[in-house]
Amino acid sequence: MFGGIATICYDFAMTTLTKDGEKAWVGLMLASRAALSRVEASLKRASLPPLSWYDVLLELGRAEGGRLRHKDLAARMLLEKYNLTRLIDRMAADGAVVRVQDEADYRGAAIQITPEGRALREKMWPVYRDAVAASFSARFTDGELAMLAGLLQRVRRPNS
Amino acid sequence: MFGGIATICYDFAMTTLTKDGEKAWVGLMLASRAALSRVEASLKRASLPPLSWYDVLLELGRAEGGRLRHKDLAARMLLEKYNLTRLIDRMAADGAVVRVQDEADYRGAAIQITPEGRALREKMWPVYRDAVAASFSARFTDGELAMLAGLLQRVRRPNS
DNA sequence: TTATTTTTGTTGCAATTACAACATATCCTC
DNA sequence: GAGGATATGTTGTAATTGCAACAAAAATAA
Repeated sequence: MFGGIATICYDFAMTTLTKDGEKAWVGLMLASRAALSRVEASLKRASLPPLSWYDVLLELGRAEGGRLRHKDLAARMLLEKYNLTRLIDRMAADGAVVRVQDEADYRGAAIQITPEGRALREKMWPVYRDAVAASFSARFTDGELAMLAGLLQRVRRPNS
Repeated sequence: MFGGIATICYDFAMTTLTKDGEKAWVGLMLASRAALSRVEASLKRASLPPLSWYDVLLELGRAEGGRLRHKDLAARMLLEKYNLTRLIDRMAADGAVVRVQDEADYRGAAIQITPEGRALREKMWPVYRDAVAASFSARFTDGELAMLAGLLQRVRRPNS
């Protein structure tokens, strides 16, 4: 009985987009586009590789042994597999990462950060940090940032 | 005196990225990527054009006379001018918009939505609406959406 | 007026991203 | 363990995006 009513309400909510919902959506799209383009521009001005390189280096640097399987890295970055393949191609050509055989699963190589990759990340960090601060985080209080982080995290998970 | 102190504090804030600041930043990047890819996938499943078409049709439809100057449209969408040129090329080839001479300024044509463009927007609307709801707005309360809209708007303006 | 600078928009070309098809390895069922 | 299904990655090709150079109109200055 209540199950039926709840389902009806849920379905109704799923297909309704309120004014605030649309404003928040547009806000998300424009905010991410604006901030991303400014941060990318900062990196470029400093003759550094794009943000996606930083993301890869950060995830690998944090991971056990400085390496991750292709699919795990793709999942953390929410990147399509074929795009990651080519991103890793470029980074490997630069020496920032290497592909290494995963002894436990011969389907694909794991990706390993190199000492050069770690050095690159450290070189990128201050530029990245200042750019994110100027383009994004300096516009909020700590409380607002914590709230944003909490709210935005909900968008990550796949549709039910 | 106070001016000096204020400036120092401000500069300090500008170049600091707290843990919450970084979490919120990563949240913004991943949230927009996840939601955008799901909404694009929905449009594609329905054999409809990409989200950027909807944005153009919406802005033009709202504008006085259904037309906007290239630069004004680019500014509202936070799109680079050369990307807009080619987006409009594609939409004009499809008949959704036309370029019309702006009598007041012969440098560039304004862009005008056509009746076909309005019809296309109406056809896209329910798919767009449901996709945004399922991928984004249904995960929040109305109050949260209003708060998100307000906060995210701050990211839009250029760095000072 | 004429020259110079700024604004607005397009285009050639290179880099990146998207999609579909493919290849190979692992898993699962019988 | 044989056969089919699933998981993991790569690659060919097309579409899109980014960048720098260019073209033309308008604004500004001399």
